Amino acid sequence: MLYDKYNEIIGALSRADSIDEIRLQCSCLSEMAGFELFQYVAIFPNTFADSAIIIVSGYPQEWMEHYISESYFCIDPVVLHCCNNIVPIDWEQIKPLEDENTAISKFMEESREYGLKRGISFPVHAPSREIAILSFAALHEESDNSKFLLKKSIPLVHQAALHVHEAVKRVIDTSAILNLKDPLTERERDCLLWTAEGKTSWETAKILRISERTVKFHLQNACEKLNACNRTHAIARAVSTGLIRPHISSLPVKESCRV
Amino acid sequence: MLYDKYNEIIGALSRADSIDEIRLQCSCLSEMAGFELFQYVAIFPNTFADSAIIIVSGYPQEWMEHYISESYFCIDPVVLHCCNNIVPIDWEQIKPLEDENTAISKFMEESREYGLKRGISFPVHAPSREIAILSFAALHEESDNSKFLLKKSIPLVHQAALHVHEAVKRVIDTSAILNLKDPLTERERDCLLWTAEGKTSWETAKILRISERTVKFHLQNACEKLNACNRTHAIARAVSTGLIRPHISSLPVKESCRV
DNA sequence: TCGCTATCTGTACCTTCGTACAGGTTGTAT
DNA sequence: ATACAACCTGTACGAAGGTACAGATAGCGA
Repeated sequence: MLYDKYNEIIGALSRADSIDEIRLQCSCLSEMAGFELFQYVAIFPNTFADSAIIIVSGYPQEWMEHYISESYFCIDPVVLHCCNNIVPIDWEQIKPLEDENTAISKFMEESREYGLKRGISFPVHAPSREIAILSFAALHEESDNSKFLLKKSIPLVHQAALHVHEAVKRVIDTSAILNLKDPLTERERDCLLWTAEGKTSWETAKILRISERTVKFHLQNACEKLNACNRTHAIARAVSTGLIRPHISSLPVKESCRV
Repeated sequence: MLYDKYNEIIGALSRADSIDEIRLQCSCLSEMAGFELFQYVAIFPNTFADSAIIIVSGYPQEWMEHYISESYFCIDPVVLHCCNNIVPIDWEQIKPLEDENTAISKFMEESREYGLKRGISFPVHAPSREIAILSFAALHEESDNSKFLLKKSIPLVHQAALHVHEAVKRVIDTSAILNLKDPLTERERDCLLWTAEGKTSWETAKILRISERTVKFHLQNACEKLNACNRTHAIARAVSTGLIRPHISSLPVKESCRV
C-alpha cells in the first residue's frame, strides 16, 4: 500500500507542470510518511557571496516569517547537515555542540513552539551544483506507529525527493535564476577548461593550436556570457554551476585505481 | 522481507571497515534486486584533465579489461547519464542517437556478449563533488518476476547506494586521492572566496581590511596547499572539490524567492 | 625560553591579463 | 545575396598577478 502510494506520487511528479501540482504531491508524500507538514528548499549557487533560493513551503506562515527575519538559514543544523551529507537526517539526531549551544538550542526550541515537534530532512545534490532539501515535520510527538511508518518509508521518500527536485527544475526556468546568458560555445568551454587547469593564455593557445589572441578572445566572450568580471570569476561560476567539469573522456586508464 | 534484507545491508555498510566487506554487501544488494553482478565506480574530480577513479567491481574480469583497453569510459551512456542526472537509469532506456550509433551500439552489443544482458545504474552525487555509480547487471533476460522485484527494490537500492558511497569514503583515504596537503586556514579560504567572486587582490584587501600584500601571501599559500600553479587553478580546484562554496551564512533574505 | 604556526606587511621586477583598436574566414539560414 | 554566428588573428598599453627579497607580531605547547 505504501508502495502503491509512492508509485502514484512519482507518476504525478513526472507529469507535474506547475508548482501547485508539485506542492500537492509533496503533501501526499508527507502524509505517506506520517507527517503533517513539508518544505522543499533549493539552493542554487549563483555567486559565492549570494545564492538564489527557491522555497515550496507547507510550513506555518508565521514560522517561515520568523525563520527568515531571524536569518535562521545561517544556523539551521538541518541546512548544515544537508549541505555536507547525502543521507537523510532525523531531527532527533541533532545535538547542539557546547560552544554554539545557545543559538542552536534557541532555534530548535522555537521551532517546537511554532508546532514543529519532530521531523526528517532529505538532501538532494544535483550535478548542476544546486542543493535541495525536502523536509517533513509533525505537529505531534512520536508514536510507535509513526516510528515504524517513517522507517519503512525513508527510501521511498528519498527517491521521491529526487523526482520532486527534477519536477521543480522542469517547471522553473533555472537559467534565469543562475543569471546566465547565451550558452557557451565549444571553444569557449575549451578555453575555460584549460584556464581552470591553471594554463596561461599562451599555454592554452599551444594546446588548442590557436593563437594566444584567440584564447583571450574566447575567454572574454565567456566572461560576458557568465556575467563574470575576469577569468577567475568566470572559472568559479562555470565550475560551481557545472558548466565545465572534469574530463571524463580524456581519462588515462592507467590512473584508474582498482581496489 | 525485501525491507528486512535492506535493513541488514544498511547496518552492515555502516559498520564496514574494509573494501571486501563493502564488496560483500554490494553482492547482497545485487541479489536483493534480482541481479547477479554489481559494480561501484567513484569519480573524484582531481584536476580537470584527469580524475581519480575507484572501482569496486563484481563484473567479469575479461569485460573490465576489455572496457578499459577500449576506453569505454568515454562513450559509456550509463556514465554519461549518471554524470548528468540524479535518477537511476534502466539500461533498456538507452537508445543510441543516430550520429553516434556505431560506437555506442558496438559498446552495448559487446557488453551483452560478455554476459551483461540487462542492468540498472544508480547515480550518487556528493557534496565534495565526486560522482559515484552503483550498477547491477543480470546474466539472463528479464522475466515478469524480475521486473516486479526490480521495480519494488529501486528506492531501497538507491538509498543503499548512498550508504555504499559513505562506506567507501570512510574506508578509503580520499584526501590522498585528491592530492591535497594541509587544510586551508580561515584567511586562505577568505581570500579564495573573494577571489572566486572576481575581486582583485586590492579589492579583497579592502574587504578583509588587510593589505594587498597579505592577500597575495595567503593566496600563494593556498596555491601551494592545493597543488595549484596560479590563483585561477586554485579556485577551480577549491570549487570543484567543495573546499569553498557559496556563502549560505551571508544570504540576504530578500533574495530568497518564495514560489 | 624556544620553536612552531598563523597572521600580517613592504619593495622590486618581470609576466600575464584585460581591453582598447584593427581586421579576417567559414558555414548556415533567410 | 545578405546577414549572422562562430571562429580566428594582430598590435599596443595600462592593470593586475606571480615571486623574489626583506621583515613583523601573537599565541600556544614542549
